[in-house]
Amino acid sequence: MDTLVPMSSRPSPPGATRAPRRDALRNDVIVIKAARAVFAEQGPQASMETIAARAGLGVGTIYRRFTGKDALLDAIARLIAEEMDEAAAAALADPDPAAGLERFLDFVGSFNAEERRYAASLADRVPSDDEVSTRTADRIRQLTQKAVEAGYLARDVTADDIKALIIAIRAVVAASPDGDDAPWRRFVRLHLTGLRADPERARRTWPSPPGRA
Amino acid sequence: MDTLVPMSSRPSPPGATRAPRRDALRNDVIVIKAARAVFAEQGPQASMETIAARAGLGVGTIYRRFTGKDALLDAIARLIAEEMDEAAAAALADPDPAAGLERFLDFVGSFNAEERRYAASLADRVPSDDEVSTRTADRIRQLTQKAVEAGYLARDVTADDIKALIIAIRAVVAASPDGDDAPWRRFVRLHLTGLRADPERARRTWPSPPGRA
DNA sequence: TGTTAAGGTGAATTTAGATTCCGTTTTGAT
DNA sequence: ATCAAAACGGAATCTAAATTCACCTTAACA
Repeated sequence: MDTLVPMSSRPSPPGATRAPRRDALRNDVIVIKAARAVFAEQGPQASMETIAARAGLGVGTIYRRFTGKDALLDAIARLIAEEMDEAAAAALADPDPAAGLERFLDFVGSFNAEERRYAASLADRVPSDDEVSTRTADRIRQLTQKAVEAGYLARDVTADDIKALIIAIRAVVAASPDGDDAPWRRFVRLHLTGLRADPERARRTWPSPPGRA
Repeated sequence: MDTLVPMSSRPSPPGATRAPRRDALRNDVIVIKAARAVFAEQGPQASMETIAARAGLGVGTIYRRFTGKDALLDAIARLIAEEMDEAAAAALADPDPAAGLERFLDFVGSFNAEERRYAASLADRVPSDDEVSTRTADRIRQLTQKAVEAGYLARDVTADDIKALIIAIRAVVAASPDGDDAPWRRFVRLHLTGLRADPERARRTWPSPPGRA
């Protein structure tokens, strides 16, 4: 039997490995992008069908790549954690600790503005003892420390205070009307005043705008 | 025909109205209490079966009284809005605006500690133009104004700032480990420092505790 | 260009819950 | 004590999504 099989149809050798298909790789990204978009506008309860439709793919395709909806959310959470970490790194690289910290908090606000509808459902998806989480936590710690040493933040302010602020920003963003960033910006400014080593000066340096909703 | 029917079985008169059954009234309360307890420990996705079991009733009973799960959540939301309003009223009654405000924020924190698992899902269930909402909003406005006039809060602080703080407290509470109130208390203290008319004094008056997680 | 397996599809199947429904139990009133 | 209305109970039903899978396409490789 074997000898009759033409050369060209000979099965590939046992350990042979074929390069992953171009489209498969592409879809990996397409799915996540579509999922983020859909979750952003419908919240985490958006259906897989909807996501598939948005991606221009069949539901089955999503399931080939991700165990299920849960895994999909996990993947997005990790991606976001990564972006967050990069922002922290960038902030840390700023020679001026005060500017770095402010820049970072600014990122947190703008960033969450996009994911506001489902940001909450992403919490806890990346375990706090995960590599990225640890890394980011450490960056925040350094960022805080530098800001304290530079005399920008009060002596007793710790990384936990900044973490709490990040959580708070997220909530304030989520509660504000869609494109309006004034509320959370003011919130950050006021809170930061409370964290400053020289709150009085903070108030003078950064007077509040008059009219707000 | 009619004359043969015994006196005792004569149907009650047309417009007759019977006193509502004792148990029905009682269950009304039992259901909500059970629902709050279950939602508190499992979050808003807890099943109706679970709630019914906790209440010691059949699911059908819940449906007799509430249109559905949604209506149940709405009822709880309204109840909570009411409690919140009472707290605001009490705070407003305090002769010392500063103490009143602090007392109110304290209530917000402690209160949300219980509902932390599903507090988020309650948002928007009571429309902001609803009677209670309006009333509470007005109380917060007065509370803020008094605190400003008393020289406790900075001139430009408005009711919106306090509302944002309330939202933030909710989030910080939700993110903290279960029975630990230190994180949100410190958060409130720090934010309040930023809102104070005399932040420097706030810092001196209210020194931060050393060791925290 | 042919062969093959990776990858894609989406209808069909499961599943978890919400909601309904009707026989049974209580309660208020005579 | 008796009756009918009002409530209850909880199995049966419905529903919306998630997930699977048998079959079809397409890209990689010779």
